Formats: sequence, C-alpha cells, structure tokens
Amino acid sequence: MDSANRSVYFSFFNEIGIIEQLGRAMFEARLKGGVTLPHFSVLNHLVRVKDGRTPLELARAFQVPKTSMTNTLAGLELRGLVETRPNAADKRSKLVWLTPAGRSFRDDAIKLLDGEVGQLADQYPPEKIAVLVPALAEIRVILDTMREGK
Amino acid sequence: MDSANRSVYFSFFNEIGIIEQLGRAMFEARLKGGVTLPHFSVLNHLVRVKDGRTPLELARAFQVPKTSMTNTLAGLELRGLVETRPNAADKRSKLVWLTPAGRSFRDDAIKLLDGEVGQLADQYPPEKIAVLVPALAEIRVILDTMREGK
DNA sequence: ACTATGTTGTACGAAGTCGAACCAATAGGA
DNA sequence: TCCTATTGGTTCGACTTCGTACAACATAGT
Repeated sequence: MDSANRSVYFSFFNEIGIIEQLGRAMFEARLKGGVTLPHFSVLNHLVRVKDGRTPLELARAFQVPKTSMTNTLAGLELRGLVETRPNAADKRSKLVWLTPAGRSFRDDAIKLLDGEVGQLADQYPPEKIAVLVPALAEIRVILDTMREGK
Repeated sequence: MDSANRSVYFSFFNEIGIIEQLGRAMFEARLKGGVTLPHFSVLNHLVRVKDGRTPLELARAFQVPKTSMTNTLAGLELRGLVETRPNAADKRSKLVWLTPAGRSFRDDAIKLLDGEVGQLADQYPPEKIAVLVPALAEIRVILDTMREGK
C-alpha cells in the first residue's frame, strides 16, 4: 500500500480521537456533582441491561481492567447512586444494584443531554449519523477481532 | 426529537469511544520504549506538517490544553526525539524541532504500524475510510464550535 | 515611554487509569 | 480430606490529563 492510502487511516484515528475527547467533555459538562462519563456509562448500562451484576461482569462489558471498575464503582457508591450487596452464590464477589437516586440521576442526565444532542442534530441530522453508525460498528468489530491475535 | 432519533447519537458516541480505545491499544502495543500515542501523534505531526512549531501551536492542533502538551513534549525531549530552541521572533516562546532520532523513530513506527493498518485495510478498504473521514471532520468542527458557548 | 491587557510556557495538585502484588473464596483433583 | 490452581476484588504505586496560579514577555493605547 502506498503512503497516500495509508495516511487516510491515520487521519481516521485522529478524527476519532478528537471527537472522543470533545464528546466526553460535552457530556461531562452536563453531569452534576463530579459524575464522569464512566460513571454515567455504568449507570446507563445497569438501567438498560439489568442491575445485580458483579463488578467483573461490568469490567468485561466495558473492556476495562477490573481495577478501573473498582474505582468507578467506588465513586458511584460514594455518591449514593449504586449500592453493593454480598453475592450469596459466590462469597468472593458482590452484586451492584442501582439505588432510586441512581435511577433518577440517569433519567435526569438523559434529559439534560437532550439539549446538546438537539444542538448537534440541528447541524448534523440523524439520517446522516445513522449512515455512519453501521460503518463505525463494522470497523469496531474488525479491530476487536484483530485484538485477539488473529 | 423522539427517543429513536436521539439514541442514534448515543450509539455514535459509543462506537467512537470503543474505536478510540481499541485503536489506542493497537497503536501503543507497537510503540517501543514507553512512547505513547500522544507522543507518536506529535512526532507524526511534526514530520507531516513541518517542525519548528511552538508548543501552543501543537496544543491547538491536537485540541489539548497547553499543560498537557508541555508534558508530552517533556517526554519526547527526555527520549531525545525532539529538541527545543529559543524563538528569536518571540522570546516568551520556544520552537520544537525533530532530532534525527525522532525522525527515524517515527519512520520505524510507521513501518511497524503498517502491518496493523494493512490488516485493517484488508477488511475495510481505503476508499471506504476516505468517505468517513470528511464526515467525521465535519462533526468534529460542529462539536468544537459548540464547546463552551462559542 | 508608561501602563494595561493579553499571550506563552511552567509548576503544582487533584483526579482518573491500570499493572503488579495481594488476600479471600472457590473448584478440581489426588 | 487436603493440596493446588484459579478467580473476584482491593490496595498500592507509577503515570497521564488538565485546571489553577504564576512569571516572563509582547503589544496596543495613551
């Protein structure tokens, strides 16, 4: 492959990196009380999928080391957004449950983010985003399979 | 906007986040001597655009606070990959130049990454990536102008 | 020339990430 | 049963990011 073809991949990852950073900053600006994107992501996951998960399950779901998940969950528990209870089925582990405060925090956050999303949607409509998402998902799958030394 | 339209934007940022993480891990696995993606990005930028830039110009190019760029440049200078000289035109600032070691480190890294890029290119061709990049750049610009009430 | 204001880079500290080492509990033999 | 390997989770330490505060220098207006 020649250099011109190759460089387009570098540009791609460069844009991805900048959008990730700007998107994260935008999200976190709307989240009150020092709640970060990882915090919100976990809350959202617990609502959408189901709570009563172990920390390790969550770590795997987000492709993140378990030590990072320990830290994220500690932040959520400190803020009273989740609580942990012992796992009767395996006494080494524990289960993470949403509190009512955690559930409503997530719902409120979604409403607040709606403003930002609307502003973006005014300039880049959902139809055009909807074209991008499957392409990105395809690339994500390719990268993920490459990661497992194939 | 209804919930179905809104969720497309959440999916978008979700894919972006995962690709950023996988891409970063892939890149850094190939970079020797504790050189990180920010380090490489700056080296690459200095080669492609031109060296003799100020730290602040670099910080703006990567949408990163200048304190972060100070740290990244310190790492590069520590490894002998760049050197800084005083800026005669503005004595407050300094100019960042590639060393021969920096140039060859970047060239070697490109060769090492070529395998990964080629593997990705086999499954997702440059023509399709080339379509994505301008779309992402457009979104990046929109997000940038939305930031902190501009 | 003088003063006010803006800009460049750094030092420092708070917060987040993650690998290594560790402990407790479990599972799988022998 | 006992011994060993494995697994879930935390602690600790090194590292990165980035906001605040600051010093040095630059520039515009008077």
